[in-house]
Amino acid sequence: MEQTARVKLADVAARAGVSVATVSKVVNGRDGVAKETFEHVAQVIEDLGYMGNLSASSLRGVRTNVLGVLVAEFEPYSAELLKGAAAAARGSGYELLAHSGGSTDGWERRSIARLGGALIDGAVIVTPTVLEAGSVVPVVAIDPHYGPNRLPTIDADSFGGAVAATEHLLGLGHRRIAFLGGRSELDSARLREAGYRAAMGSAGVPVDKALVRDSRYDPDIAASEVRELLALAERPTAIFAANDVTAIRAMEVASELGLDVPGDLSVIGFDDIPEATQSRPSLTTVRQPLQEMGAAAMSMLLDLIAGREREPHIRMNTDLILRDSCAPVR
Amino acid sequence: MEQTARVKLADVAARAGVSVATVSKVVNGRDGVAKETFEHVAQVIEDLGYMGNLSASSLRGVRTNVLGVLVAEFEPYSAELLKGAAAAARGSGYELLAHSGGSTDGWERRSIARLGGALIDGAVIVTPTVLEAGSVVPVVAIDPHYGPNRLPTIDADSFGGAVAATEHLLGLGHRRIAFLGGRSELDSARLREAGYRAAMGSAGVPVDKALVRDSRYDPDIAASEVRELLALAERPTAIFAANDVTAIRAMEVASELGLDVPGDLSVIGFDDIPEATQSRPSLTTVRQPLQEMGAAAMSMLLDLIAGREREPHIRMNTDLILRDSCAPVR
DNA sequence: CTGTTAGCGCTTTCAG
DNA sequence: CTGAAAGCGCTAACAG
Repeated sequence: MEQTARVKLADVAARAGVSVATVSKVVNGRDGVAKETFEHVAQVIEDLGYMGNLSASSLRGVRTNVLGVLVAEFEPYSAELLKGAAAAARGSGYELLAHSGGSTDGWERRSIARLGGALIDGAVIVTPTVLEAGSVVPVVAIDPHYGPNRLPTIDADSFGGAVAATEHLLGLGHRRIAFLGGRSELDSARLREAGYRAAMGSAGVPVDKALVRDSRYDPDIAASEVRELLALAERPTAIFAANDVTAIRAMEVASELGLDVPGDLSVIGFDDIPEATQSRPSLTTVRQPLQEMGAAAMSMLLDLIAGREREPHIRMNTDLILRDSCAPVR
Repeated sequence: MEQTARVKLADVAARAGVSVATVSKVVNGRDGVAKETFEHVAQVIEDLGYMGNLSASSLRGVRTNVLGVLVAEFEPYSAELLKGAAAAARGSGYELLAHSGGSTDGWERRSIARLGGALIDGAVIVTPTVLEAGSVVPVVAIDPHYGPNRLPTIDADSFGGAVAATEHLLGLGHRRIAFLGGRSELDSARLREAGYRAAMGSAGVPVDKALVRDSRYDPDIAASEVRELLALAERPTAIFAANDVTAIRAMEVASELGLDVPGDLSVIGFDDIPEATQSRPSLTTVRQPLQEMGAAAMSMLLDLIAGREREPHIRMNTDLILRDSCAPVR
């Protein structure tokens, strides 16, 4: 059970009877090494099981052949994006490093700074809000906040999706429809609220201020907001939540309160994460093609790095997916 | 669109009029710095938006407060584990770095070597086959190959699950039940085959060698094996696949061949990845509690790092989840 | 073709 | 309390 010491370049050099520089050249396939030496060193590398140290070589400032996927947390939404990004990276010759910086403010800057100038050659960043163009490495953003300096971006049609969701509820006869908003720093979240308001407006249904809440996409905040909503004298008959995690949490709260979903309360979400099919009842939601979005972002990043020109913004369509969490108002 | 140069320790030092050593102490909260200096430097750090460079500090050989989750690929199975691991790490003060080393042989050694001695303080490794205890940092394995030097391990009851799956098919009247195996280097894969054989044996149904195939958990290999199986003169009426991805692929192949699932062919999988509920028909499968397994592994790793004693092996239960991909033989 | 050398950004003795 | 200096493992000039 010996602590296997890491074998380093110097160990290989010593064993092979050459200098570290030569070993480095062999490792990196640089030329300027005699065929014989090359083969001998390669053999020693094999024997010793030498593997480069990422930190060291990245510090020296060379390409690492590693791409980053930077997220605040590994939750269902980002996990789907990650699957898609990984699929797109497969066969590209790049390894993937996914980093969760924690949900503290400014995690995206922190992540990119800590990994950027060194560890990774480029990154896909999920829902960044404080990041501007001009960072150290090429970056593609998924569902960011739009600043004046837009990053290359992938997002989905949040407005259209929200309109569709709201119209669906309206079509079921609902009038007291609550909106459980997301993080207002994100354009997508604002567009979902805008879509909700637009659809309500078109239907001539006034929006009751008391029914518009904010969850910051946090299930716990969502739970307490929903508890308040459902305690209202005139409580909503439907809730449109700006993402699935909070929608699912809303259904749980309703159940705890003895309300039947969808009998007493219809709930509709946004995203279509895998959990939406597994909840009880299964969640009617607006689908974003998350895996495809992740793949599109990665492929855009690959193009950027290779210097290929690309349309800097791709917007994906959203679809209303009908499941079991909505019913006609009664 | 200026390329924002990375601000480094030296920049802060220059701006604050102190030495890099002092800044380093402030950054790391070491003491031996006058309160006034500390505050001044802290202010400059804030102003400049300084963020440490992971590579550099890790290279110097200190704790990074980063934990790794090492996988071959980010596919549905590992993504679920990752979600669970992330949930368990939340609030622990550690950041997470998930690395996909690519499916080349020995990826786990490569990953651990490249990140291990430096970037990360510990790791959860998913389905490692060549890794032994005694690596540079604490490691917990999920579903590994058991060697004599067992790593601390999380796995699920593959044998029991396989027995349940096979008995289910037997109970539906199937006799020609094919087994689509996984990677035989993994104990779990071998145990699934053993469970299949045991259940067949108990039922007195001989196992036809032609019906036992190997997919290495690769959907493409699975597809071609299934095509062969279904071309057999006496083709199987049911397939038990050792994981869900290959089971889903098997259903697709059957459809392409004009066979109805479950009418003409019953299919049962293993894992219960989210995709199992989304396939058509939805997949009957043996559920492993993947997110819980990821969480258990992470919590074990945290304990290991903190020096807390732990049972070195946790085995989770599996459950048969009935969906729509199996029917009585006709 | 091969080896020597100078750092990459950071932390940590060890003097001042 | 503060700073100068040594090095972590590696790569890239530059000499030999």
